[in-house]
Amino acid sequence: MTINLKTKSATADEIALQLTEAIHTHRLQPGAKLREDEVCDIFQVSRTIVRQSLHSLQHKGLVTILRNKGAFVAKPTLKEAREVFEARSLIEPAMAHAAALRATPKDVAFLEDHMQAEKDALAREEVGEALRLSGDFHVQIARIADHSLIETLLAQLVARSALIIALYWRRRNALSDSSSHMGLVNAFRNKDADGAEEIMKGHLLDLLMQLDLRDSPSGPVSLKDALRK
Amino acid sequence: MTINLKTKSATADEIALQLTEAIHTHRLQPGAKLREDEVCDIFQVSRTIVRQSLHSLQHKGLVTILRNKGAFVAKPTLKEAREVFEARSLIEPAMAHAAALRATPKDVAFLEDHMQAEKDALAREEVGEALRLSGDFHVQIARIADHSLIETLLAQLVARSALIIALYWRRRNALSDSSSHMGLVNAFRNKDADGAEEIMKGHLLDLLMQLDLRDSPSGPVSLKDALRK
DNA sequence: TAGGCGCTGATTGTATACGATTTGGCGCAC
DNA sequence: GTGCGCCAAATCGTATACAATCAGCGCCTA
Repeated sequence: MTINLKTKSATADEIALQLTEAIHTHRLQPGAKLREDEVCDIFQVSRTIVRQSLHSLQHKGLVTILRNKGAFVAKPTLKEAREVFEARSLIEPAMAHAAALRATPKDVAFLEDHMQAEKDALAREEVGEALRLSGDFHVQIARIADHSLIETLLAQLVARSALIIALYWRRRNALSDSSSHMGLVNAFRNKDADGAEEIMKGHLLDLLMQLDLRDSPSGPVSLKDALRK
Repeated sequence: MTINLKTKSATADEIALQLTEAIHTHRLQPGAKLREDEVCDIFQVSRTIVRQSLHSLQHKGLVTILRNKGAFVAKPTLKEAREVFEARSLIEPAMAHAAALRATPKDVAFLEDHMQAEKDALAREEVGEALRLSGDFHVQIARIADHSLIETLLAQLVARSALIIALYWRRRNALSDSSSHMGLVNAFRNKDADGAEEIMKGHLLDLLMQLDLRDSPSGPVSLKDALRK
């Protein structure tokens, strides 16, 4: 009599999510190859499912699929990188404005917890996880603004931003400057919509400023290792 | 000796494009079911390819796939509809600004031809085609602004706007008011970036204003007919 | 007759087999 | 020794077979 240990095989969405997290935390670097069979082995599913995941990630701009060549973690060009941050600069200040008007005390508390979690991750030297949380902070603002479409869109842009940071940022520790996020939370608490909008505008400008040519010496990373959290 | 008439079977992208056009021109109405086998028959490809197309359209927000139920042309809620136009309002004025600064005489001529084509389509009473061209006008502005990311994004939002128009607009003839588009082209010609931005802002506000509750008496349409241009 | 049950055809979901393309290496000629 | 070309292995692309699920309908029962 054996306990049935057969783990429910992962769905395409679950695989895409795990790959996204691995990209977001820099466990998977831009340009890394994603061989279908390898992903199959890791998640114990057929290639059909894996291909669904990879195509899904391609649509989100995180993966580039070259016909008959395979899937690779996307490597945004400098122009694409600028476009991502320009798009965010168009969208996010308005979200900050709307979020400030809608934020409940519960929302403010949630964001404070969120910032604390990021700080904790940094204290544990989990830089990748801190980076992921820092990006998610922006997505949460769109959620508080109650704008699902932009929340989804922003999640994609933020994920791509992680790729860009991996490729083009020199001083990554600048990320640990959490004053902008703190300022946003304060503005939310005071329902200072205009203030929140301005802070967000400046914050994104800061991020854009740090875009910086840098050759990417990213060594190849084992796919299996990258997924092993 | 027979001439090889074997038509190169369509690719997933081609099928997605044709479906998109059918949606854009209202030959396919919101809620219409897209049975896989039926699409297979029409394009003479295997379900593998058709499923790729449908998933691709799902990612673009044009199709909703219900597990074990099938794929349907998306039916945006009123909230989603508002969000689409709100997002466009955040993005497009900036594109108009940038396009005004970059537009060459060739670009201006292109847009004039584009508007003429729309007018011709209306004259031929091809309302759907005129609608598609009218939407594409906005995408072309992003192209002129040389912003690929937003060009892609906008193409999706414009396509979804066609769904919204099919569902929620009362006075569709209001679309034939081409004064805004004309004003934009003039502003481009004069490199009046601020003017272009203002016109675009007002134009999108106009569009948003026409969002209007209306029950959708859309009758079911044969998929094959909808694709027969 | 209304309601529930189960069967059956239709439709979608997944795995797998097979074909096409690429890549890397080996050998041969120069 | 170098370069070219060919072959084999690896990998991806597509079609198809099979499994799971759903919707409609008739039948049975209270």
